[in-house]
Amino acid sequence: METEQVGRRDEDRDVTRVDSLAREVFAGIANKWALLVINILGERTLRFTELRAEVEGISHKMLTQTLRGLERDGVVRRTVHPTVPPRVEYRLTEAGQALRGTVNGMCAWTRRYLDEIEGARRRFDARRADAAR
Amino acid sequence: METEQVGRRDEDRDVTRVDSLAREVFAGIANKWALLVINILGERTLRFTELRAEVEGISHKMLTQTLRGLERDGVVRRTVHPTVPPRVEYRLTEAGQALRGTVNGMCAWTRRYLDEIEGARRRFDARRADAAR
DNA sequence: CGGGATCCCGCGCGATACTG
DNA sequence: CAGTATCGCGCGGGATCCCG
Repeated sequence: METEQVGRRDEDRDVTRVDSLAREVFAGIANKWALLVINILGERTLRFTELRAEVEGISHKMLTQTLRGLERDGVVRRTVHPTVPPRVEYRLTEAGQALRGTVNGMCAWTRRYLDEIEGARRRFDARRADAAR
Repeated sequence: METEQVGRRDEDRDVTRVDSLAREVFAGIANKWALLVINILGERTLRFTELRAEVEGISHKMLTQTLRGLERDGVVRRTVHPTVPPRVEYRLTEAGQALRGTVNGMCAWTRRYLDEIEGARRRFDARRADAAR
């Protein structure tokens, strides 16, 4: 899992290039809130408020917004139980599940390199600090 | 590669939770410009201007900013050739290489589900449109 | 409880100009 | 060519209020 060799294929470029829909979709998930939400919903189905508690620091508005986006793209399924008070549950769709690996990869990477990164930052900041002297 | 089963481990939560450094780092790469740049530099080493041409739509300022961030976190290595005019090359570090798999995963996912997503969007928008009636 | 709508502030980001 | 700095505006996003 560590250093998997990846053969780039030409079509990979489509995402980064002209295809505007692909770019839009990519941008929609390549954002921290979306990824964090996917990461959490990967574990289990959650209600809005529960989810909000899990994703530390997200505002009410950003969560709804993120969820709408993911729902619209068919990554998340929203289920409303018509009770009172209402009970709304969010879970990953099939497509959403397919993203778990990727998202987990990013989390794993962060953990794996955290110390190195901390060091890299210190060195970088130090260099700049005395360059600014 | 498609639907890799991933066992969640408890530590995965660290990234999404209290550890502020991890969160910061995660947020740094979980953004579309950073991921696009990593994706492109995964292919080959590039100069600033070349890179700018590859990442369609990125502004001069955003590119520098993104590159500084990645350099600071030790994801990208910046090499200055003291010629005139200056030649500056960017390439992935070891840590950066380790991200390629993940980033490619996101690209692959986008391609793989693009049609489904397009359909999901149409249905979603249609539902809202007549709900708004 | 879930989530729309509105208001408004702050800063993200683009444009432009200047240095080495 | 690569990069920093400055300015200015536009909109992202938080706070708040209301509704089913």
